[in-house]
Amino acid sequence: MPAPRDPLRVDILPGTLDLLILKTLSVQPMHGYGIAQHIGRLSADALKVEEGSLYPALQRLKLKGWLTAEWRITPTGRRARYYELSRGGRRQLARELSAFDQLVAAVRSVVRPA
Amino acid sequence: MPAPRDPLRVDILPGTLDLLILKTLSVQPMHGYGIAQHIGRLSADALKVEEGSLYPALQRLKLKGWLTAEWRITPTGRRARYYELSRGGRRQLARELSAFDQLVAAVRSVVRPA
DNA sequence: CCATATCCATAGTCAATCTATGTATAACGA
DNA sequence: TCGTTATACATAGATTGACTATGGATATGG
Repeated sequence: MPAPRDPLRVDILPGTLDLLILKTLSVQPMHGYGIAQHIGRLSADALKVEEGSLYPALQRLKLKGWLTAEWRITPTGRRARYYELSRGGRRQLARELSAFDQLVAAVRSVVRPA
Repeated sequence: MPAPRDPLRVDILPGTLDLLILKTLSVQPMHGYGIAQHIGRLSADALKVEEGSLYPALQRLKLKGWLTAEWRITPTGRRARYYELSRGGRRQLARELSAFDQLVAAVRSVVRPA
């Protein structure tokens, strides 16, 4: 049987995946695999984006009009789906970033009161 | 029909409810309603703990052995269920607090890179 | 007497994330 | 040449967490 899962061992902070993706794409258009790599690298592997979370999230964001997608060829000659932040996506990124900061500040005010 | 829910308008940062409860009970034993008030007050009403989230969470935490419960009478003469942090709950609080800080730092390293 | 605040709790729903699985190709080492 | 690893996309299914909605009960203040 599989070992029981440590309830603390989460891959990402729930509710922040969209923010992480939008921010990553604000650097430059990227394909899914590259987005996951970028997030892992910048966070020193503290954050691991699972494929089963990533691709559905990309669909969601695309449906909301926050990013566009097109098939391209990578520098290494592979076919990959490149995602690009839309104008609305940029606004959404700003909103989510600000909301995240406020929520973190709120949690801190409870768990680390002055 | 009900207005569509703004995806940003969350009541709490998902995944932090247990932490908020454990921290609140580390101050002193408290009943459910008091816990919700405490979290709301300390966060200047930025965090709102819904009853439908709170009471199931208290059951969960009790099941894990992180807190104990007993019926008592409040100072105003009401009957209420008081929750008290156990020794294991105190350890769990420390773990969750540290995990939360690490996750927030990781997210920040992506969304606000140096 | 009626509204509001205090208190508990559950049922049902929804959304987000995870696990597991499938496909396919390229590169590399044994 | 063959197996493994890395690159790349995607979905199905399960699980979990948090929400809405609802129910009850008692106290207080207008």
